[in-house]
Amino acid sequence: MMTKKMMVAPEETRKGPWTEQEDLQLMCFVSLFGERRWDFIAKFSGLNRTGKSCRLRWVNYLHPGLKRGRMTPQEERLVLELHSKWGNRWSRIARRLPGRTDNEIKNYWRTHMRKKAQEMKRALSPPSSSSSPRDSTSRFSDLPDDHQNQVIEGISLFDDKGSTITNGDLAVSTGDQNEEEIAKGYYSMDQIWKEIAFMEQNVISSTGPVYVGNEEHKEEVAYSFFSPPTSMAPPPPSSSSSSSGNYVSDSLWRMDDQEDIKMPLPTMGDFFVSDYGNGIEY
DNA sequence: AAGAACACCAACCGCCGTTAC
DNA sequence: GGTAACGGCGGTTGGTGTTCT
Repeated sequence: MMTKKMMVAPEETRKGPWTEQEDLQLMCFVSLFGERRWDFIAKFSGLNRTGKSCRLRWVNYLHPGLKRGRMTPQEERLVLELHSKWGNRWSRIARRLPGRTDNEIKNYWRTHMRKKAQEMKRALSPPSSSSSPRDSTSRFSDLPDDHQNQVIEGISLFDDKGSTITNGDLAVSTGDQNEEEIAKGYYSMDQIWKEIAFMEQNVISSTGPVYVGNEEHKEEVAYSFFSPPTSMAPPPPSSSSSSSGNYVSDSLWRMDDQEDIKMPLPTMGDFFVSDYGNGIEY
């Protein structure tokens, strides 16, 4: 039997970068038919693209509500907070950052956490060791990617596969394997967290508390990356896009579940004042 | 000036959940 | 209830621009 997973796209289906013409065509058809029925749009528009490809292009690039440019410090902080809470639930995190896509946040996370991990490696690595022919940097970079994710990017309290380290099992997550790593000279996540907390406390004049090794520390440590949140009040009741000319689709940044609603977070009004100011929907 | 390394980001892939039939 | 189609999500890759050596 032919299952959907065995099915392949027709050979003539276009791949790769989108042309301006294709963008225009897609925008036109989305405006006509809405952000649904992507397969239909793909076929009907004459674009030799899959529905998935069309959707992705729209969501990640063409959507009028998208923000461009670097993440603001507030956004960075929010990403950090939310990632510490939800792990690699990028789309969910993205809903908390109007104008940002899951792809963008994912990319940001990978890039910046890697950078952070590298900075940390440098900070943590002893000046030089005569006992070892290689420095700590090469130790890390010699690890396979997956392994690096666990050892380095685990600073998020999640491995890069998205496994959440839940209540009290930080030590379990770092587990046997990490003991082995430590024995080999790798750093445990616990150590990494301690070092990050220490560095952040020294480098950034943070007043946030830093705890390591229990459930509380997940968020507390997250705050310690940057200055602590100044406001944890619920969003202002009037933060609506209705008065704005900006078009922000409900489907992209709506709240998706009760947990979202319950979660206390800094007001988004704090974040998007200038370039996205009025286009916020909750 | 040239090559290497790094950073960024768009796009694809595979899996999974939901929906329609 | 079973199956196929579709849409969404997270992981990964590859191209390109920028910075470093």
